[in-house]
Amino acid sequence: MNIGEASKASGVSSKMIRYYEQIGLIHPTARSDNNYRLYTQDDVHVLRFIRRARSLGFSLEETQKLLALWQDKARESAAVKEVATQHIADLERRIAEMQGMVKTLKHLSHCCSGDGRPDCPILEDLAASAAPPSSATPSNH
Amino acid sequence: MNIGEASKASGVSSKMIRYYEQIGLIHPTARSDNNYRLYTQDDVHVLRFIRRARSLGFSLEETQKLLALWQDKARESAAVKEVATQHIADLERRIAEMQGMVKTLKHLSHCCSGDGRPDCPILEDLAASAAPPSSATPSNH
DNA sequence: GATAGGGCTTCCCATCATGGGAAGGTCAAG
DNA sequence: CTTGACCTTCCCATGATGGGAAGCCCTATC
Repeated sequence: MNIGEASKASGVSSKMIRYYEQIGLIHPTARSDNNYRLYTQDDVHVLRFIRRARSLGFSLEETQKLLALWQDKARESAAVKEVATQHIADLERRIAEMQGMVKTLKHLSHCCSGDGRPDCPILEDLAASAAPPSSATPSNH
Repeated sequence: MNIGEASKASGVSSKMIRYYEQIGLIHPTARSDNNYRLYTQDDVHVLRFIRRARSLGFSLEETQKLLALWQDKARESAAVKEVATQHIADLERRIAEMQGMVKTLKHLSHCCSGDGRPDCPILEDLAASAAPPSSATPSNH
């Protein structure tokens, strides 16, 4: 089948399929006489695998590892679990970071009247930001 | 003060300060005879404001709005709250998305023995991915 | 006065994953 | 034979940031 069909069958856009080939995530496929890429059902399975991995937030690099493990019949499941575990930790770190933002923002937002007056604790917080990262010494006059 | 000093005082890298100027987030500053950018304490305050907004996850575009509101003494706090509220919603959406990933991954990971055997429910899940986005009809045998 | 080092300038490139679009070849249906 | 839907490659854009080169400027040291 051609790339468009493979795209529909896998849920991966044609653009991305070509890109994945370019960066070596998938192998270059055979080409027809007119230079069209040709895909098999197996190729579609690989593309679906990639799509599912992406939907779980794995990077293309991680996806490549998982793909290699999937195709290695002698893999140790520990290796897969390791990739997953690290990804979970990464997600949880990012979630915590964003939750911290939400907490602060909700507090500030709660304190903001949100009416026609200009006074706004949100802006006050942004404007405050007393010290840069971690260097005190407010020196100038 | 020169850009390096402003960078230290604000916690924003020199690279970023120049970039913010380039995209119009901050106004071009005066230059010294030798063409060095010159910053005042007010400029540093603006940079800190930006840094704080960024640390709360606001995009540069949102930051620009907030900056404009901050500098508009006749602003209505409702406008600020609106920006914040939308950002909170966006963060919560992304958090929920990632939490969904974590939930799935933890389940799969929990079911994976993580030893020397090749059997792995994580890979099985990735390989399954029965249907593309929303088109059924598994036709080819 | 010459030189070394550090700061400044601009300009280009890379990231990560994705989409948009142009220019041109190919094919099937009408 | 034309039309339209494919396909090809190539370039550009996103958002925010960093890296680095080439070259100018200033200061301190020899």
